[in-house]
Amino acid sequence: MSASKLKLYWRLQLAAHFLQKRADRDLLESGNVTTAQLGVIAVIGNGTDVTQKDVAVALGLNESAITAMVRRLIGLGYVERQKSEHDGRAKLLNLTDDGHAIHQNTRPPFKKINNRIESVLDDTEIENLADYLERLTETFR
Amino acid sequence: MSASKLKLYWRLQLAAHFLQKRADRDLLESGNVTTAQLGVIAVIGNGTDVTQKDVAVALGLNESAITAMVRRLIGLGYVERQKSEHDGRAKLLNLTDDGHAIHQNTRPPFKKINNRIESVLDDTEIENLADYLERLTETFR
DNA sequence: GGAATATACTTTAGGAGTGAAGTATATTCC
DNA sequence: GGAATATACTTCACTCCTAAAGTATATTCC
Repeated sequence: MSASKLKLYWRLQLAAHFLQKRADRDLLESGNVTTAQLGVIAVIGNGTDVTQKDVAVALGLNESAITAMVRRLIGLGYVERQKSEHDGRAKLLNLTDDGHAIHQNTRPPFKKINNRIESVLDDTEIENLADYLERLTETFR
Repeated sequence: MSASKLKLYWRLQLAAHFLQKRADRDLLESGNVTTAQLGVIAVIGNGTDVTQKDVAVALGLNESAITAMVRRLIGLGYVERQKSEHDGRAKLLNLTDDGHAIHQNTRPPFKKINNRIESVLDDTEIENLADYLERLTETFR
């Protein structure tokens, strides 16, 4: 009852959309990268021997989306790809120097976003929200 | 601090993405329509003299997105478009009979989604979540 | 060891969004 | 009333995602 009355699905989509729009604008201003690209860069940068499959699972995306994404990131010069020696099907992903720079350097735009979040939600509320979202993600994963 | 430590931005995007994926699959199974299309249909069906601009504002989208969306909905036979008499620039949108049927009929798939939400969040938590999302949307709109 | 199955990736066709630039109609302001 | 500005929509080039079908390499199971 409650979830439908409050149109929770639509509220979630709307909030996510507005945040993404703002973050993408901020990011494209201060560097040639989008939030989606940054997500992939973070997964590669924070792991070792990361395959495309790994990225797909971490971000909840189709493998075909990663194929296209990696192609763009290679074109931008942020990522390199090489065949795995252990598994002839898999392709290992690594950041280039430029990719590492992006990975380290793109805190400021997100700081703005986070400040804005913290201006409308206090610490407890942020913790609650993170918890709720985590539970939703687990259920629908 | 808190928002960035908890990676709130990414959690929000991930949860929204998984819910959308599930809802789209459910919807396409039980009828030839997507969640995005249903959003537009709802805005048109719940209002009077609705223009494309109205839809764009309601859903937080670019007007160019609505141009393409409406073209698809007309192709599917769910929406009609006519020039406004008061304003030669504007175009008024209306649902066809099929469109109305969709608008009324597509509760069951969403019921499944909502049941699932209610299986991991109790009433108070759902109310809190709706409130948090509302505040985020207001700030980033 | 070889057939059947599973996995990692690619390709294709299409839906859904962005921002920038363009067209046509309204509105505002002397 | 006419020039300047604003608004509603479209077009274009692009990113980003899905699902389905295809290729190539691993793995499993007799």
